[in-house]
Amino acid sequence: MLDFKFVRGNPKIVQDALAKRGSQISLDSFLQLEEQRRDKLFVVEQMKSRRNIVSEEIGRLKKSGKEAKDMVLEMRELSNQIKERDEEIRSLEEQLQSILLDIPNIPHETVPVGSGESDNPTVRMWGRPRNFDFEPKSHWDIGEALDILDFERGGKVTGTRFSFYKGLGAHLERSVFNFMLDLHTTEHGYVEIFPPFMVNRDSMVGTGQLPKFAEDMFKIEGMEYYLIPTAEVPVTNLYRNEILDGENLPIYHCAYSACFRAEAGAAGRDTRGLIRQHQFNKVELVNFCRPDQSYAELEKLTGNAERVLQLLGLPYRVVILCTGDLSFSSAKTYDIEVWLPSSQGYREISSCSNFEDFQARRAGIRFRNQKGKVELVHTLNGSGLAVGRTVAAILENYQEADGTITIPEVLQPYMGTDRISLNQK
RNA sequence: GGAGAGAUGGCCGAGUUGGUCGAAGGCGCUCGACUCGAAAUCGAGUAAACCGUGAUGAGCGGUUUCUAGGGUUCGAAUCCCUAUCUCUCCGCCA
Repeated sequence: MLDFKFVRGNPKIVQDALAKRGSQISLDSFLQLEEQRRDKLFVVEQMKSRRNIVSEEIGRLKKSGKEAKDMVLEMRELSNQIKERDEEIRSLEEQLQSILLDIPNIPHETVPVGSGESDNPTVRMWGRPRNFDFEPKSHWDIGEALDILDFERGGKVTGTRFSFYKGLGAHLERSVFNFMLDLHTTEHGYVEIFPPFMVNRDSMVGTGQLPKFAEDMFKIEGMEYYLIPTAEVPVTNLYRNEILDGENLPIYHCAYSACFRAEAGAAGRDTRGLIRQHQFNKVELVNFCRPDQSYAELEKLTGNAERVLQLLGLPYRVVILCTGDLSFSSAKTYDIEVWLPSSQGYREISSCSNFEDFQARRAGIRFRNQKGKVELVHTLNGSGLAVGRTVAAILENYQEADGTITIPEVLQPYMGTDRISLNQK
């Protein structure tokens, strides 16, 4: 959410910035409603001030045994008027709030202007795709051939976009996220969180999933609980409506969670394999910091996510999302894309964003600065990494001509083996 | 799921015959005194949001907030209703 006063004072800047994203938003009605609100608020506050004064006077009179009938009658009338006006103001505020909640964040000045994915510049590349002396198979073919992934039964037991991992496949999945958590907690200084996988509505609004993107979420029937689409939601909301001590910033949290996404707009895309499931595992990195730190922290956080791929020996590239591809809440985002041999292309495996104060304002996450003043924190997060996609990348990049999978060295202690082959326990 | 108790400021904790209560007291924190310095002691200060004024600063004036939302009343932390959460006992369960 953008700042009320900033939007009010700088409608032109806001509109121009949003146009770069491809959002045509008119602020006229917002500005009108806001002016009405302030006028009414001013009047009603004066009325309340009078009511307070007179009510006090009535109390004093009654105490000294005198009557105050006229005053009581006058105040009864005044109170009714106040009630009406409060109601009007409340309605105006609701309208303003709902407009503001639907306005995306303003892109940072370093974000390149562009209209979509094809305009995202590559920032850097790491590793070199391997040359196969055989035709590399897709991870779903590998997984089924080795009997470690079962998509068909996933469909039977639950439905499309659900799957089973089996044997060393299941073991590989948990090895991967344990490795990630260990790396981030021991080498990168993150404090691990194990969050609830369901959150209430306020939390979803706090990080920006609601109200705008309700159709992407799974909601529990009959309750205001939602399955989390990412650990970002519970972990960022950990400090919702709190004032943190500025001395403790930045706060670094990492969290494993299952993630649930309805994938409403993705019909027909990535229907095979682990790339786009309704339920997947992810290790998330979350950072709360002072405004002056956040862009340096974004670089650091992105580097922490990259480190996972480097240690796994998986080639990747980092792109910066242009204004047209930037997500709703983000001011600046780097995507990390891993090399997938079966599609001869790079595929998103992490998205690292600085939200500046956009989420903090929605969620009321603040800190006390050195002068003792309260300020909004900046929030950042990034995948560190998406586990299913990492497994897919390992299967594809480390497949051998004989159909087995070599386990990357850093995972061997977790796996207890250096290879996955058919019928291996 | 059944029965009961409770939710007050950064924390603990008064306040429940409605009135001057943003709220006693303690702790914590900040500043000052004492001290070579520290501890102890003493003194002062110590919530947030919004509106107006002002430079979107300081200050000043106002409004709101005692879990949240409604209600009663001239006036509610105090009375009523609802929700949420916490605790105790019983039941159930991993």
